[in-house]
Amino acid sequence: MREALLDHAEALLSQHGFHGVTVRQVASAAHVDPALVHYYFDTKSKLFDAVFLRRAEIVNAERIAAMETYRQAAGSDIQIEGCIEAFLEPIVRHSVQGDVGWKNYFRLVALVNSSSGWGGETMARYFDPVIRKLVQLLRLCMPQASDENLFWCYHFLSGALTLSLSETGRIDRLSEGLCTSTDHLAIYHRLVPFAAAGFRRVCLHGGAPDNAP
Amino acid sequence: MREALLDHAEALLSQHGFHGVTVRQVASAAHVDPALVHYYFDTKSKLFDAVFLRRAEIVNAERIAAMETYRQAAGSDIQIEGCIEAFLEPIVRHSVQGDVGWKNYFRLVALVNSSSGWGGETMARYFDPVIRKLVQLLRLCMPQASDENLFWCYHFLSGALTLSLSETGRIDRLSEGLCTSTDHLAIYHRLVPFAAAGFRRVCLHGGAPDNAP
DNA sequence: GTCTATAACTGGATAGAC
DNA sequence: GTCTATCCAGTTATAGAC
Repeated sequence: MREALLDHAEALLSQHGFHGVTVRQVASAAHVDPALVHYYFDTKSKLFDAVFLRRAEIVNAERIAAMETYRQAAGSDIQIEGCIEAFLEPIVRHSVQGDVGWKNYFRLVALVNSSSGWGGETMARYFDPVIRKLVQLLRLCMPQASDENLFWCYHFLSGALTLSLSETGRIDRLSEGLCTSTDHLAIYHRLVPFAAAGFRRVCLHGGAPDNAP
Repeated sequence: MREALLDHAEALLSQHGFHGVTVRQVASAAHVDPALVHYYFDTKSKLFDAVFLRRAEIVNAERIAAMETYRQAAGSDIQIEGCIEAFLEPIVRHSVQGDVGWKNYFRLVALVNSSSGWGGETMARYFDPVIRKLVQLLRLCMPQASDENLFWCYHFLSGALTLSLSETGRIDRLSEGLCTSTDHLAIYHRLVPFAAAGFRRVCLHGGAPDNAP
């Protein structure tokens, strides 16, 4: 029952945000009484935290493991592409497997990530350790890079990723059906080289074009 | 009065989203009666639309003009960097001038852009013409590029841009003060080369690394 | 654990005085 | 144009029966 409530809360919150969903709606979606929500989670706010935490722990562990595995496999030949792949792979895998729960969760993360009020703090609380690990790994293949450039480039990657995960249907309309918001494999195969090229350009060549004289 | 209401609504909506702000809060912030909000804008929903539309018209016209100017100045030597610069310049200019109204507005746009429910439709309604113009311009310097790749790369640029505009304070914390969310000039000087390199890699080299054999 | 009932409050919206 | 007063639907949350 607790899990079912989390599932429905996750789906609704990811579409309408914290203030756009009522406890009654969550209860109704799970076909239970609203009072049960308070029984299990006390307050609406704690329900939100529970939703956010549940999958964060799982995906964070997977990402840490994927990056560690790559670091050891690559030895001294660490590539930017490999770091970003390891960072993204667990997310994409869950999405591509078609698990609707995971898709809802990633939409929620995307929404929180661009909420200026409490978004920054919430994201930091749950995800900063993983990101520090990525930056640390990227420093290994770009020892010349300044921390400032590394953090900004990560920031751009984060924005590109979270917009993709939010599946707003925007690109579908824009491309008149040529691209599909939910096609996370298409995203993965383009975002890795896109971001890697961006990192390389900004962090290694100081912003000068690759084809500069 | 109408303008004052729009200003306060803009500030509040950009921080808490549509459902996180009440008509009463907007009225209170502007030191007027709640009934006045309904007098001027009829419904809360129409107030939101008015906020969104007000600056969209201005910035869209500026972006169209900037891209047209660049196209004519560049002649047959159109560069990816130049296209992206023209696309971003009006936004960055308003932000850098320190106008708090514009900053609030861009935060609101960022929030809407990653709202899965109505976000996609709302953004499309207001901003698609400008984006089509950018893609059209980019096609001129990358005639080999597939539309699919062009749209996906724009999508990544859009995500990186809107996360930056949302000023969540996330990068400040992450970088321990080295980078500042509100430093839109730092963003501009890095996002242009970052995105240009990404476009070049994905659209021209099909995802293969620049340093590939 | 689950539900009924209800408290205590806040939301958007409107009618009508001035 | 602006404010008072108010309607009423909907909100979180709780006390207590079963």
